[in-house]
Amino acid sequence: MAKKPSMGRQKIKIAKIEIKNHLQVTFSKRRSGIFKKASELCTLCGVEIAIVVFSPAGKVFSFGHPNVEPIIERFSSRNPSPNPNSFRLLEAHMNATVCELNLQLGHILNELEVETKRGDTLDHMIKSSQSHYWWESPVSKLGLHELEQLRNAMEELTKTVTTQASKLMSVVTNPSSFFKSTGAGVFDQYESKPTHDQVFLGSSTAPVNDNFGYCHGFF
Amino acid sequence: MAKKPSMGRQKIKIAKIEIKNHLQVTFSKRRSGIFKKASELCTLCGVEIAIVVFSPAGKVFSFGHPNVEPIIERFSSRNPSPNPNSFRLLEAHMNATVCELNLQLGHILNELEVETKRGDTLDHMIKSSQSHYWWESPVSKLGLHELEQLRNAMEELTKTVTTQASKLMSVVTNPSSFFKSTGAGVFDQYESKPTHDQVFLGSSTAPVNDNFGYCHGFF
DNA sequence: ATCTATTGATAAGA
DNA sequence: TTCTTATCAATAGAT
Repeated sequence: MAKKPSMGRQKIKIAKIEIKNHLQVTFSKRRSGIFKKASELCTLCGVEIAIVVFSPAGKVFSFGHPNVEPIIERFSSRNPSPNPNSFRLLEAHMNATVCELNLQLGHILNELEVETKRGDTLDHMIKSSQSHYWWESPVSKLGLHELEQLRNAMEELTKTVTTQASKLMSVVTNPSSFFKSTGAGVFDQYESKPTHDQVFLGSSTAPVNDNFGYCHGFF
Repeated sequence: MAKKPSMGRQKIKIAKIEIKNHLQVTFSKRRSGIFKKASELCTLCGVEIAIVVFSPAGKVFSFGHPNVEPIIERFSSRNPSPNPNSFRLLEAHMNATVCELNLQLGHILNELEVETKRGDTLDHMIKSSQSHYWWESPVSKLGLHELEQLRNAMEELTKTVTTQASKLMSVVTNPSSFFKSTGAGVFDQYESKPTHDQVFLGSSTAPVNDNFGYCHGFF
């Protein structure tokens, strides 16, 4: 039998499809196609993406990796025209604080290490004094000096840790306090990106393409 | 003329691209491709669509017809969320964490107070020993005991502070860690039954790399 | 939903 | 980044 070759794919004009049934089919197919491409983009490039589609019938379809909501929340938070979302700012401030905290933490841990070593010295003193009467132990003036140093170091440590602790407390319990203190908000920096992405848009229809590229403060 | 045949397009595996430069090119191309398809879908089917992409480099790109914001706003309000707002969840986690941190912080401060007192005792010992030869000072067995306690307490303090510090750091640097996802793309479909759209996701694609950057490199 | 002929997208390479 | 080319992948139209 002579097989009837299909017309195969035909070129179509990018214009509103008027035949409802046809439109529905095309919508279905192309929506799937876009979602598939989105998931491939995620896998290939390790990006996060959210897509929301309102069909003419009023249905909503969405795709998101890893999830729609957090992504669009993040997006909205960055473009807080009317109501600035404080959470985003908070995050930025916390991250800025992290740098400082890390430095101070390093200092504390350093001091602790020093103190631990002194503690070991002390330990040796104690051990050796255990095998003799203490007044017979070979503790010299140096021992006294060590003790003084230990005391001073501990006082220093106490002050540092206390200060640090209260700082941490204030960050954790009252984050808004950081909004007043340091006025330097280096995060959430926008970098306008006039892109050529609009090229294909300008051709037939005039959908708006707001394409923002900017520096994410976390990376 | 010997024509130079290019390899042309080659089939690729859908898995994370490791060569950074290559990844960047692919990201650019495919992002454009998706945006183009989205705009075609808009024109062909008269739908509204919003796409938000966070690149691994930390930039954000978006496409929307007619505009991104109204669409995602509509989406958000329409879905008071399957799980009540991610932000509330995050807030809850942070609050829970705050409680714990406060307790532990209190504990640390307590220990510090104890240590400070011990330090004072030590101080007195030293002072009194300064007016005599140390072996004539009224240091008793208790003094030795104090020293041992001091050393032990300090070791304990070191451990506690270190543990506490790393915990705090993980909370501060990566609050989003509360939203660990499965790593697979997710379709959220409302007012519509599940379709085979997910097939390409579940089928054969390589495991998705979930290591999408949050705050790496602070330490 | 499935099937193909075609168009459209894009991986490599320059 | 942009262009070319050879292929691969998406899909229009028909079943």
